[in-house]
Amino acid sequence: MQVRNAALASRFPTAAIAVRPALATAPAGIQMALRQGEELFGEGDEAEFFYEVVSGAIRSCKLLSDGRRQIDAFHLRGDIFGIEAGPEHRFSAEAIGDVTVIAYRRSRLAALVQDDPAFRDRIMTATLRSLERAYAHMLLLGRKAAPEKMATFLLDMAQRLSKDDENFELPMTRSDIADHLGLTIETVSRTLTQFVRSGLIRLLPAGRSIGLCNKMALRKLDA
Amino acid sequence: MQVRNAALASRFPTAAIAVRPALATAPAGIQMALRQGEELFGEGDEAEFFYEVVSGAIRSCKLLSDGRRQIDAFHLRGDIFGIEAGPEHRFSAEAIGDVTVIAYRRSRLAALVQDDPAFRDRIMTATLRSLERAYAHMLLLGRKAAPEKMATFLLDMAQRLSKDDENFELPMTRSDIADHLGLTIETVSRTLTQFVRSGLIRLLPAGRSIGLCNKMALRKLDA
DNA sequence: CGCCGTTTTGAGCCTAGTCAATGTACGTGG
DNA sequence: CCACGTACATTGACTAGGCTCAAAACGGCG
Repeated sequence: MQVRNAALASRFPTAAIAVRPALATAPAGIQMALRQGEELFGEGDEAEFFYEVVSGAIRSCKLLSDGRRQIDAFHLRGDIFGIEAGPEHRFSAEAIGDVTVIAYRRSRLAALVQDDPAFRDRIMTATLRSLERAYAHMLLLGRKAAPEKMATFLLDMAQRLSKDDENFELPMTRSDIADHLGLTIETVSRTLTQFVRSGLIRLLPAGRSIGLCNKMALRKLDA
Repeated sequence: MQVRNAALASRFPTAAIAVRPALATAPAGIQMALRQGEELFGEGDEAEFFYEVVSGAIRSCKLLSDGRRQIDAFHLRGDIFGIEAGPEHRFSAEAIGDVTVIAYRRSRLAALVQDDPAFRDRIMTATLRSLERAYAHMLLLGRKAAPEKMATFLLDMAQRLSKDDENFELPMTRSDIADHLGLTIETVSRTLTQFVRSGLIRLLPAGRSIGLCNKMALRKLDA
């Protein structure tokens, strides 16, 4: 933890640029660039900052003692994450590919929320949306079969990271997808292959670029 | 939905009592009594109120089109639930056994949050705790095996509804537990029987009254 | 060109689900 | 008071979806 915080601290002087964030009314934060796989914070770290994604994707995850991993959420452009009720982060956050985020000091949260109604609204809405997403994802994890999980995931990703709602480039590996959906990479791969064979999706060689051919059928699977 | 809201509306004149809630600083809400199984609101209903549990237990759940159910959370005394970012409730809430709740008008939320810092804190903390709980539960749903799920559940329940952290009375049925843990009632029952045989728990006839005999072993299972 | 990480595919197994029957507690009414 | 019905819980036998282990194929990059 010390090592990680030291790394974080040392990154600030060099990479830090005070910025106006996307939302004009929100207060200034510090923009930072992260490389592929870099850890923003770990489970148990002091929750000194919370973050907004500017570009790229962040995964927030939890681990069991034997290494099993659950990715609770993927955070994309505009998403806010890392706000905590207690003093510590309760999950870790890592960059998927290269990422830019804005870091806000947690110590300023209370004051900001007090003084800036627009910022307060944004924080509150972001938190409630996260909870909404979490509840929907619990339904997926607890009650959906593998093909249903994949269909839900693909439709969600299409909506979140595609312009036309049909063609997009996944930022994450099969392993990330598996740990998000409560499956193994083999099942993820097999299910995608099935979808291609049934004409539901196209899969460009490389495996990351996906096109939805039959959204109706995917929605039906989604249940 | 109309029927439900009508029932709600008609309940108010008779059962409504303006109250000071548990937390002195929070503004008054309307106390209501619910019977076993009664629905407080359904998925898609207008989010006119949010709630605080005074006594008893509430389950919040989501359904798939074919009836599969996921119980996202059990809300116990002191818990706040039903706040939404959008105009509609995104899950339904039902009474487990007889329940008393306080209903707060959603339309007053913004003003309350604006004017009452203590109330704002309470709402924010409650929401963040729900999110924390949700993330922990996703790890359970996505990555834990049946005995691990049961162990986690029992330890959590002991902490939340027992005085001595060891003996407690479950308010919910096996079916509720199964739909919360992503299992079937048969697996829940079998796992509990296994725990009894291994001396981890005691199970009073009736099946609802549980005593933890070996919390160490349960924690180890919890992973 | 050859290495490495990622993805795909295959074969066999195991955990939890399904289907079915029995057991138990409780409330109602004869 | 007991017979009955209902809802909930337990137990058993069998099945299947997804996991494990293993190997091959692919793509990007030095």
